[in-house]
Amino acid sequence: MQLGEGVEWALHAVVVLAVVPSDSTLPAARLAEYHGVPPAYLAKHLQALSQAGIVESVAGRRGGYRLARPAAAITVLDVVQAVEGSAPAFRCTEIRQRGPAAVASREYRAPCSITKVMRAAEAAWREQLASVSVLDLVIEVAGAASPVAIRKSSAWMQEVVR
Amino acid sequence: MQLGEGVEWALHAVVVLAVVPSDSTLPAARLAEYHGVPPAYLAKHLQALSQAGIVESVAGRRGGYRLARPAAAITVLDVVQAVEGSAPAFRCTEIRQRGPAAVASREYRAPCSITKVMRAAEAAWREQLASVSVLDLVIEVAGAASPVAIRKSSAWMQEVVR
DNA sequence: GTCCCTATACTCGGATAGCAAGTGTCCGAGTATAGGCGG
DNA sequence: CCGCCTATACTCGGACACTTGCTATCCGAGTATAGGGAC
Repeated sequence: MQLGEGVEWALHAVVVLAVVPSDSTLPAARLAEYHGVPPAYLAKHLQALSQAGIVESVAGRRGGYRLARPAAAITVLDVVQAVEGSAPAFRCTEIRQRGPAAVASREYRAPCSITKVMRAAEAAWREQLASVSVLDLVIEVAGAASPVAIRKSSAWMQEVVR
Repeated sequence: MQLGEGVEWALHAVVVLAVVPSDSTLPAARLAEYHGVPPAYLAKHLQALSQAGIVESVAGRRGGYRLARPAAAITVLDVVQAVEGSAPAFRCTEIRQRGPAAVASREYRAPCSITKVMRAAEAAWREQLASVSVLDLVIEVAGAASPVAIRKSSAWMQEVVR
């Protein structure tokens, strides 16, 4: 099992967007530059966030991205599912209904026990991610970062935000 | 994110092996036949289980696979990690240390907050899977299956177990 | 009748192709801006 | 001086190649067995 690299980028991008004034925008190219990642590919993931209603895009000369909702109303799970999809990681193909020991389909009314366990684990995973908002992340990041790093980031943001 | 199909097969296979008498073995081909899956491919995943010490292989004329430990001492997490690997699903590439706002590496002593959240969620996932043993699965499956299905499976097993 | 030897058939194990999804990139459609022009 | 119009430059959005890892398969190495032969 492996999450796409875009998940990491999207989470960092959302944290940065959370500190952008709500009446301004930040172009995808600036976000990519800030994180040192390929601009075109990050744009692809930002599209996913846009379609999920997490960020909103502003077109035109002074366009860019901004959060569509307050940071406190966006969970980490929202971001992860927007990029990675919301399909379960465990795929049950009902192999218990195949092979020589299979019986009529109507006999399998109870859900597959194995699937139940896997689904429960995924639910716990999602619950953890849903318990943390983007605002929580911003507070956490700001608290853990060194003063010099915060100063440098602020200076950069003053530079690019319009 | 998506788990490999082999995880499902391995879990079902382990459940079947759990009801095989401990002095007998079940060849991979029979397991594949029971579940209606490609024999060669299932064998590949059984190798992974073997290397992880979950099942043990017996070579030769009357060889096959059997559990290497009591079913109660094997967790679902053991099986999943044996097949899928134990690497974290979320990959942190430390992109916070890149780009124009980066500072000296020694300033990033605190772990990445985003990574912490993702790791915590994965820990919850693993905890759930570790709380269920293969024996639990067997009991659950046996309790949920219809009587006719159990009879048919037992008959098949009497046939193939040697 | 018993023991040993050999040939056999069956098992696992790793090395080998094919394919789908993630990765990475590009160019076109659309829009707010900025400057110039006319009134 | 003010308002309008047009050209521009910049933005997002979706369509297009490429690489990695999952899917699927095969054949070779090794071993316990079963049968036959010798004692």
